[in-house]
Amino acid sequence: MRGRSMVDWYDLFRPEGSHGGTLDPKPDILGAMDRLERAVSDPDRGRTPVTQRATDRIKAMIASGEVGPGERLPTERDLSAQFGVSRSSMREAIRALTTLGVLESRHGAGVYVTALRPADLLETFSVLAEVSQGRTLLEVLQVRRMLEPAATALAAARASAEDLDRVGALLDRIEGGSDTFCTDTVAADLGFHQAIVASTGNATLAAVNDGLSSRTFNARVWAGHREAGLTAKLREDHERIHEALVARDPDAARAAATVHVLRVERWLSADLAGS
Amino acid sequence: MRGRSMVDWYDLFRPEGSHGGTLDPKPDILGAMDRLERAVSDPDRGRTPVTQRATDRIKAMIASGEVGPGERLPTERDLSAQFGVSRSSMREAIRALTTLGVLESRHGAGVYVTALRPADLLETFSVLAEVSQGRTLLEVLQVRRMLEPAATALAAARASAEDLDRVGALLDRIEGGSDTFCTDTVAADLGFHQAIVASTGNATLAAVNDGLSSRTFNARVWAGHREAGLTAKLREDHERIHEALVARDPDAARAAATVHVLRVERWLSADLAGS
DNA sequence: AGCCTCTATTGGTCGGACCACTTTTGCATG
DNA sequence: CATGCAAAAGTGGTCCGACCAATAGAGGCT
Repeated sequence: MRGRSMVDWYDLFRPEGSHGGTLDPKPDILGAMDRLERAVSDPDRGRTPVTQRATDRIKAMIASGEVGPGERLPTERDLSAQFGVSRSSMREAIRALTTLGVLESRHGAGVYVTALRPADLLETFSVLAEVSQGRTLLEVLQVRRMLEPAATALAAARASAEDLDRVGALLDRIEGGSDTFCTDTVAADLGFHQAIVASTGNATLAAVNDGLSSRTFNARVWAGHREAGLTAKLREDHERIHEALVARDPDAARAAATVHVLRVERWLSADLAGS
Repeated sequence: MRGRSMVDWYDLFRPEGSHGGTLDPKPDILGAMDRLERAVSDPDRGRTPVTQRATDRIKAMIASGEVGPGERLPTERDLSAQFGVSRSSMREAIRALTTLGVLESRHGAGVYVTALRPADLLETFSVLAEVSQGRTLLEVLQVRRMLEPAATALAAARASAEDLDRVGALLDRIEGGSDTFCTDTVAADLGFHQAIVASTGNATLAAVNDGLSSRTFNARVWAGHREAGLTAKLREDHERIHEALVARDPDAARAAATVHVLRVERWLSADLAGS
């Protein structure tokens, strides 16, 4: 828990920390005021980087509803003038919020607020699963062992007919016993699990689970099992999960998902120990 | 799943997509080569924004082990020269990676790679819980209902004596039946659950769970229960959880945690329906 | 040796210029 | 009048060069 995080949204809901409240005068003179305040000796003001102040201002604009999801922000040039910062700093602020999935800038068109859906905000999440190695990868799998069974059980209860069709179609794309390496299998495998979790109707759950899944890791799993001639086992797992879903049997679904994640976890454990 | 995400770490492990592989010649002439390539008509090259190319280069440096966790990168000026981009673009690239928790720049000292621990990478995660409202907040709680019971059960089995002491100390700081509003209670409540999850020894789990918790939301929960005179119920929940932990009883811990999360979830449901 | 100042290094900010893409305008055409 | 295309205005993307501010290290002082 480092201090002063870039994502300190708490501030949005607190009444302007320390320095006397400049409660939104006319937008026109905001820039001038900021410049003025910078001129006079204000140690507290100069403390926080200009760029961060800019991000905070934008976040405040969103939190206050001044700009809603999907709406367009003022021009970079306008914003920088309004906030009394240079366009470079303004751009860095926008870049930060873009990276967080809060903003989205379209070349020549303008800067827009995203839909602010869980999937938007959690896109950065996937970094973890991607860079993780060894021990951390095991930890990630352990978290998935907690989530996937519960999610699969929920899906068994909630999935619509179309959801099940989609899952079934992806299951067919996952190879059975063939020994030719196929990128499509990895994608289908990933899509299979994502489709299941998505059919719970909980977008947040889906986004979190997606973040914990990684293409490269899945590829490793398939490669490892292929080498050991165990790809059939993986297919059995998937079929068992699918059957439970079609039967709308939450308990069976939970069990099948647990078995699957555990298999992968055990394999990774052994694989890490071996190398 | 938007195209071309800023966090497309997959590329790190693929053999340089399209344009003929420039497999790391002398670092000295890299900049010159980039400038040259930009000069000639290369439509494919100009497609991807310069800034993104810069972030990719840095990520590649980390993935290849050229710079490890905690180590210092070359100066912004050196990097920009080396990559053949302006310092402004270089700074935006660094800003993006800083936001993701991959880099950390210290004024006057240099830019460093973080420890790349789960907590570093998931700091951005908290945005979700903070901006979420209504339906999404319920979804977040639903995910916590899957994680916390499992985590608490795991903690009952794994927590060290020091862990339990810490949890107990935080429990004492959570108020009982007093009706005076106390910020400390919210902080202690948050810390209580975080300490439990942390004592599972799974840093990834802890980081994910932390990301799903929000100070402002917890404050709302306490305020709501105080209004209804139900703060004693919350305290009972916490005591029950603590007892299960000291008794090292995973099943009891799981049940107690489930009861607690469910209580909060039901309250939120009612609260949302009322407003 | 220990402390302090002073300086070189390095990130932070600024302003302005130009390029690339998008949208809108408005004219010419059918 | 409707349509289509070309010019122009608007906007993000990139670059440059300068200066400010914080840090770290060199060197001198006590």
